[in-house]
Amino acid sequence: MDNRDNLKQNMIYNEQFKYDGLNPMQQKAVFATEGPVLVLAGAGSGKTRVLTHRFAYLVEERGVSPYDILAITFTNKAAREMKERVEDLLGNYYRGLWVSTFHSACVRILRMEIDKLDFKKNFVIYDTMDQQVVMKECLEELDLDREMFQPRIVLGKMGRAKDQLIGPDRYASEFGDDFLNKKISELYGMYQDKLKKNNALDFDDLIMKTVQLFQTNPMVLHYYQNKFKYILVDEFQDTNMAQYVLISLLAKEHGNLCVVGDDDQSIYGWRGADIRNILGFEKDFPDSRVVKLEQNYRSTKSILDAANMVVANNMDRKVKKLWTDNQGGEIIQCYQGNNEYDEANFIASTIEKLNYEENRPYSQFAVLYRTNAQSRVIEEMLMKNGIPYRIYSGVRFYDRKEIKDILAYLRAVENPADDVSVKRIINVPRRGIGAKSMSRFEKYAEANSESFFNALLNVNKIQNQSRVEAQTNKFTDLIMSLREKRNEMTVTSIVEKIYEDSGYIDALLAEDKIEAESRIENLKEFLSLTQDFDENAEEKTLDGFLARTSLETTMDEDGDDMNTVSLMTLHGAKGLEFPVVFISGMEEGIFPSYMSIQENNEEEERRLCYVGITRAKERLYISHAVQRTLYGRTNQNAISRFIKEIPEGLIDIDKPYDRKKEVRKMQTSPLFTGAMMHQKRKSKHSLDPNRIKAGVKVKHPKFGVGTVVSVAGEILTIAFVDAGIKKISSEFVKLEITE
DNA sequence: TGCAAATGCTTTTTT
DNA sequence: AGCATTTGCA
Repeated sequence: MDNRDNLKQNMIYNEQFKYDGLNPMQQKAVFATEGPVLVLAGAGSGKTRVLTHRFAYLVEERGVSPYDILAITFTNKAAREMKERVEDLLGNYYRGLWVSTFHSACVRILRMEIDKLDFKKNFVIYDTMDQQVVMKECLEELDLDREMFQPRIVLGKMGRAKDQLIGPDRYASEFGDDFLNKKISELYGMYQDKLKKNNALDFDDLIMKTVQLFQTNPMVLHYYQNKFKYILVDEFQDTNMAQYVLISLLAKEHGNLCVVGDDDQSIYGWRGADIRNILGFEKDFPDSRVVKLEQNYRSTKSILDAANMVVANNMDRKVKKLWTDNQGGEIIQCYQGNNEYDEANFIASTIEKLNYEENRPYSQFAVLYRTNAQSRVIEEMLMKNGIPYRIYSGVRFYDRKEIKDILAYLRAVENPADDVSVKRIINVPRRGIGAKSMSRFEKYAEANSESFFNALLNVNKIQNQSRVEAQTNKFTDLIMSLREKRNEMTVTSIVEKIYEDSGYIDALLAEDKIEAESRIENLKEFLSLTQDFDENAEEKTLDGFLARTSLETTMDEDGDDMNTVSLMTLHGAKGLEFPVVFISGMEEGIFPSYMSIQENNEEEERRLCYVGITRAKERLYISHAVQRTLYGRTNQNAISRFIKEIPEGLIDIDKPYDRKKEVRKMQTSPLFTGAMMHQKRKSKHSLDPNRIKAGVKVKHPKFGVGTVVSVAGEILTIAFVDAGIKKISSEFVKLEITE
C-alpha cells in the first residue's frame, strides 16, 4: 500500500479512537503532561503506546512543538520505531526530532557545543576495541603488569567511575587509595589525556562530557533547558547516575519529566545502571505523580503467572501485581537435552512442528540465550533443518576487521590527530613499516608533542630508509588529498578511493584466499551502507557518517519484513515480543551465569529471566542440557534455580522417563516423519568424511563448483565460484568431489 | 628488519 | 573468530 494511504487510514482511525483505545491508567499517563511523572509499566502493559500517545497528545492537544520534546529510548531501533509511530499518530512527517538514545542525543549536542570543552566538533567515538588499544598503551608507558591490570578490567572500573561522574582526580578517594586504585586512577587520567589529544570520546564520555558541558556552561544549559519543555525517558530502570543527572539538569527549568520503567526489568546493573533511580524517583521529585500500568496485554495467563512467580523471589522491588484478561493458554514446556546439540535439535524440530502444524511463519519464533557463544550450536541446527534465521548479536558488522580498517582510514581522513586509527592502518595493507619504524615515529611524536600523523609527515627527518620514506609519503598523501576534498566528495567515493589507492583491495586479491574473498564481499557490502547514507542522511558529511556508524549496532537493525527465526541474547530481547519464545541453556552456571552467582547478582539474573519469560505471547519453551560444552570445556550443569521457581502446574517438566514419550510423539508427527525420511535420503548422499577437508573442490547441485573453506562436524563452509560463501550440511546435500 | 605461520587463549550481558 | 606471542625465514 502507498504510504500516503497508510497515513490517511491512520488519521481516520485516530480521529475517532486515538485516546479512547487506551485503558484508564494508560490515559492517566498520557494526560498527566505537567510536572514529574513516574510511570511504572509492567511487561507488556502497553508502554510504547503510552509513550507515543503522550507525545502525540502534547503536540495535538497542548500545542507543543514536536521539536521541544526530548524523548530518550534505549536503542536506536526503539527510537526509529517511536518516531514512526508518532508520525503515524500525527499524520505528518518530521525531520530531526529529538527522539533518540542517550548516547545519540549527547552526540548531537556535543557536535554543536563541544568546542566549549576544548574538543573539536568533529570528534571521533572510540568503541571498546579502541579503548583497549589506548589502555594498553597507557599500561606500557607506566610499565604495569598486564596480568594485574587487565585492560578489560581497568576499563570496566574506569567506565563505572564515569557512570558516576567521577573523574580521574576523584577516583582514588572514592574507591580507595590502595596501590591498585592509585594506579588505576593514574591510568584513567592518562587515558583521558590521550583521548583528548586524539580528539576522541568513548561511550561513557559522551554522557559525562555532556553533563560537564552543562555544569560549566550555564548559558548552554539554559538554552537546552528552555528548549526541551517536555522530557520522556523510556527504560528508566536502566539509566545510570550520569544519565540521571543529565536528565535532572535538563528538566529543572520546566519540570515536565516523564519517566517510564519497570524495576523488575532492570538488567544493566553491570553497565552502571542504578536501580535506585527508579526506586527513589518519588523522593527526588516530591511532587511527582505515579501511574502504575499493571494490565498485561501480551502474554497468556500461564506465561504471566510463571513470570510473576519467578520474580516474586526478589526482595528489592516495588510491589506490583501484573494481571491479564487473556486466556490461560498452554503451560510452559521444559525440555531436558542430553547435551547442547540435543537441546538445539529440540528447538529446531519444535519450530518445524509449529511451522507445519499451526502454520506459524518463522518470524513468530525467537530463541533466547544468556551468552552469545551459545548461539553457534543452535545456528548450526537451524541451518541443518533449513530453517531461516537471523542473529541479532551484540557484535556489530562494523566490528569486522576489514570494516574497522576502512573506518580507521575514514577517521584518519576526518581527524588525523586520531592516533589510534592512524596507527591501525599505517601498515595495513603492508607497507613495510614495522615495529622498529613505528617506535621511531612514536618517539618523534612524543618528543615534539605532536600527533603520530605529524610524525609521519616529517618522515624525512626521522627515517633514512628510502623505501620506508616513500611508502610513508604515499600514505600521508592519500590521507591528505582525501582530507582536502572530503567536503566535496560523497562518502562512497571517498571509500572507493581508499579501497583502490591504499592498495587494500589489491592486497586482499593477492592473498588469493577464501577468507580474503569474504572480506572483499564485506567491503562491497559496506559500500551499500555508504550509498544509503549518501542518499538519505540528514547531514551528508563524513563526520556525520562516522558519528552514526559508531553508535549503530546490529541490535538496531530491522529484520521485521523477513520471515526468519530471531536469535538473540536475553539482554537483546528487551523491549521485544514474539508469539513463541525459547529460552535455552537454563542451567546453573549458564543462567544464572557463573559470574553473577560469584558476584551475588542473583536478583539481576532473575530479572533477566523475568524479561525472557515475558517476551512470549502464546507459547514458551524452556530448555537445558545435562551436559554442555562451552568455551572448549564440558560441564554437567544442574538445572537452573529459575526453573524450580515456576510452580508445577504452570510447567511441564520433561522428566527422564517422559522423554521416550516425547520422542514417540515427535516421531509420529507428520513433519518429523517427513524429516526423518529426508534424513535417510540424505545419508545416501553423504560423502566419505575423510575426503572432505579444507581446500577440496566440490560440486553442489544448486550452487555449482566451489572450494571447501572449513569443516565443523558436518557443517561445511564452501566458497562457490558463482554463489559466494555458503554454509552447507554434508548430510543434507548431494555434493560431489570434483578433483 | 619485516613478515608469515603456528600456537595458545579468550568470552556475560551492550550503548 | 580474532588476538597476542613466538618462531623461523628472507
